[in-house]
Amino acid sequence: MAARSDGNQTKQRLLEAASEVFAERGYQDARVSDICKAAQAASGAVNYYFGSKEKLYLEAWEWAWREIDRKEPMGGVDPDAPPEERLRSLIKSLLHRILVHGKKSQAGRLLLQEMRDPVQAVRPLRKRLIRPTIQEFRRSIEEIAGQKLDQRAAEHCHMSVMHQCLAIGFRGGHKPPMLSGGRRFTHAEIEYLVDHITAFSIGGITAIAAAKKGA
Amino acid sequence: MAARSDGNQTKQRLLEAASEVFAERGYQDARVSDICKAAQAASGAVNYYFGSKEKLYLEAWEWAWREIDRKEPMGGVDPDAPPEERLRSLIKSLLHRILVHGKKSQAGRLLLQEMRDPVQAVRPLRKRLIRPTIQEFRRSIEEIAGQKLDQRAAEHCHMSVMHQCLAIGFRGGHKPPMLSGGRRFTHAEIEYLVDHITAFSIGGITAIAAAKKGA
Amino acid sequence: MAARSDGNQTKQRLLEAASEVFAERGYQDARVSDICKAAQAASGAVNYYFGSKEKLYLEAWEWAWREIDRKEPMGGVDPDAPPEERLRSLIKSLLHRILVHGKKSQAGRLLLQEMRDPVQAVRPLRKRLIRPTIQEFRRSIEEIAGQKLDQRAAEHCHMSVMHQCLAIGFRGGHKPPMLSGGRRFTHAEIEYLVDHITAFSIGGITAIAAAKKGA
Amino acid sequence: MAARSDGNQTKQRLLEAASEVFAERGYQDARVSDICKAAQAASGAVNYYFGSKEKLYLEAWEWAWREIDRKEPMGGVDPDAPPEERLRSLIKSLLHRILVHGKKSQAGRLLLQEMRDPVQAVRPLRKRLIRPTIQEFRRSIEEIAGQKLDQRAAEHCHMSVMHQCLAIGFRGGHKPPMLSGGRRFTHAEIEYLVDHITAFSIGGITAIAAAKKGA
DNA sequence: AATGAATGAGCCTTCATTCAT
DNA sequence: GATGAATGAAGGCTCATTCAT
Repeated sequence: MAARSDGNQTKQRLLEAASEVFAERGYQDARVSDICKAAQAASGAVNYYFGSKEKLYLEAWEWAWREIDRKEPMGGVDPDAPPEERLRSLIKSLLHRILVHGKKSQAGRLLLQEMRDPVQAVRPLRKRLIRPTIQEFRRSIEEIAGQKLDQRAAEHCHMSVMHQCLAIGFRGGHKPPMLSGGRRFTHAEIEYLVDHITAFSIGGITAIAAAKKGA
Repeated sequence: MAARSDGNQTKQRLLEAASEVFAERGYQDARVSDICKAAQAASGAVNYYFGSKEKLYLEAWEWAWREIDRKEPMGGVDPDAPPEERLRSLIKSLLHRILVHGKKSQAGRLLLQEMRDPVQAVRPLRKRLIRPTIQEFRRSIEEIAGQKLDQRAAEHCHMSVMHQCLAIGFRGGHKPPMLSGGRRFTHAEIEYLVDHITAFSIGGITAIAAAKKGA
Repeated sequence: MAARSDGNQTKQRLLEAASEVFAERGYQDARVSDICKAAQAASGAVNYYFGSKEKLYLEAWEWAWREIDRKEPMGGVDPDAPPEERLRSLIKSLLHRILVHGKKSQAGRLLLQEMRDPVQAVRPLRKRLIRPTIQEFRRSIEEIAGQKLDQRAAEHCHMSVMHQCLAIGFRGGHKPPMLSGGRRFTHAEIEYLVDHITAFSIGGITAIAAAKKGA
Repeated sequence: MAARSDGNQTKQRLLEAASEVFAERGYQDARVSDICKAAQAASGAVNYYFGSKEKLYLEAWEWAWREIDRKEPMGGVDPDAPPEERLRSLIKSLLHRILVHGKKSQAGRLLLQEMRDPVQAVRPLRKRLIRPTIQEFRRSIEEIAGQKLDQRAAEHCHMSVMHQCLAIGFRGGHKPPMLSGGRRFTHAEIEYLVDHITAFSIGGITAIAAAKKGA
């Protein structure tokens, strides 16, 4: 396996710098010049290697997700574990991807930024990358509900769980924050959030399932 | 119909156009020139009447909330009704403010945009305008839980409820949409969402309360 | 003598306000809106009464000089007094017109502003208004020199005297100042300046005259 | 001759064009677009290279003074020459810097513009650049007076000398001119001015000194 | 192959002037 | 006659993109 050529090294540095800058500031607020500076590359490098800011964004997305999925796959528990435990694990992974700062959270923060400020072109890519995670969530939710949920109800339960996680990101410091002041979360706080959202969601799913049964 | 000099008509048109454009695109992406065009005003009109884009934003915020609070106050149920019913009513109001397109939802959509991309100067105004709503939510949540919740748990339950509502807004078409394709919601769909979030949340709150009791 | 009509009263107030604002800020930096506000007039009043900012400037110039020449004519000493005394008196008048703040110095400050930022259209007017003063200066200078000065030398002596006075205005606070910090001058300081410039100038004139004689 | 990418040629052209335009029109009246046009650069070039109009102004100041001090230092006479001769030399240098048109007078004309319309940010720079010249003037004046002058009198003599020089600049064509029609001065005229101001000033200083002695 | 100097469309803002009333 | 609401040309600044080297 030969070492990458100098050219591709620069391209790689741009990719990493872009992931970080885009994750931190979002697509619009990210400056191409900042990315180049962070990557110690020439100011024309982005266009030379990627064609445009937007195409760089796409590649940064794909790269960041490949990295995180390689290093820290979602969930990571025994597929035979009880669904409540699997759900907790998924929530924990998601919150970590979103709330912890650093390279490990670029993918999650990119996802949040995409909620803030969607770039049309990244949509197909995003859907493809998130689908497995979504399916894991769906499976555990349906098992918790005991199969009693119809398609629509399951979708909405999934939504309720996901949104509890994702919306926290907007309080966590991506851009000047909204309610709680944008502080970054400690691991203890995240742990508490995991417990809370898990318990709340299981309660919610169960209630929905019970109502459907009753209906 | 006079073209000129008939009161501050242009100022009012600017305020309404600004509310809509800011609600639709957010502060950053809103173009002063677009607002002027929508208000059929000259390019310098915003500065002439409001001094700056930011000051216009503040006034648009205040105006939009005054309008909605006048026309469709939040909740609007008997304070002695059971908390579950009051919670449902609050969720319904919030979702309507966020998801229905048109003048009736400018305030809610401005709030969503503020989550996306906060403008520092609007913070005090925003806090003041939302506080009553927040307190209503908290009260109904605590009553549902039966006073068994500590401060922290109550806060997190409140968060879980609010986030289920607010995050939907990001699916609803503010900016090219994220997950469900940015379609606008029908009234029937909103009704379903109200039911779902209410039931899910009551289940969640109850579960959290039960866990606390058991602990 | 009937009281002026309302219209002319407004015109008069505009004239006075314009004199002050132009004297304080100069032509360019003066805002038509500020003048109207100071005169408690409508924003279109300047154009209505005077046609344009520039025409108002011309009328303000003329008015301010008519006022000062009526209230405090230059020099004001016995034409038969010794030329040194007359020169001192002229210098004193000029410095007062330039350095003292208030209505009495609007004409002088307008002159300074005209040095800073000349408006072409005011040139003929300015020349006509200043000519008498210039001639007074010239006469006393030539008498001090004892008629020995040729045309050119007399002109330059006059220039030396005038410039010592006028240039001080630039240190005196019209616009953020240059050297001494733009402080306003006390009467004692002005008195000192009068003495200094008079003595210095008489010395200068005498020296020039002596040189010419020797040549 | 390359059109692009051959060093910071455009930056240098902007600096030179800016020096000339600022010297000719002053800070306020200078248009960034005019500077760019004069430098054959794009409209955004000033911001690209200097960050803002004001920063460009600062750099133009520094550059113009460095240039003139390199090419034609002030005074340039034997420090042991008689003070009258040194004063003459200083006056000559100053007038040349102010009155001669072309690159050699940009620094002096910038100084004049700064008297007309000071830019706060340039003050420290200006003070630093002028101080040596001021001290040279003061030294020769005090020697001519024969040490008999107190601090205050010396200051005022210095002022009288400087103002005779500087105020001429306002007649010399910086902005549509004031008294003498803004004509540009020939070398012969400047020579005459040097002689006149020198003789007049020596006469003035001597007279002041004599008066102090008598007192 | 790679650079970075240079570009220019587009944004917000200012303010003298206009004109319907 | 007089008002003041409304205009619009022009200014400085930002930043993704281009292209000669």
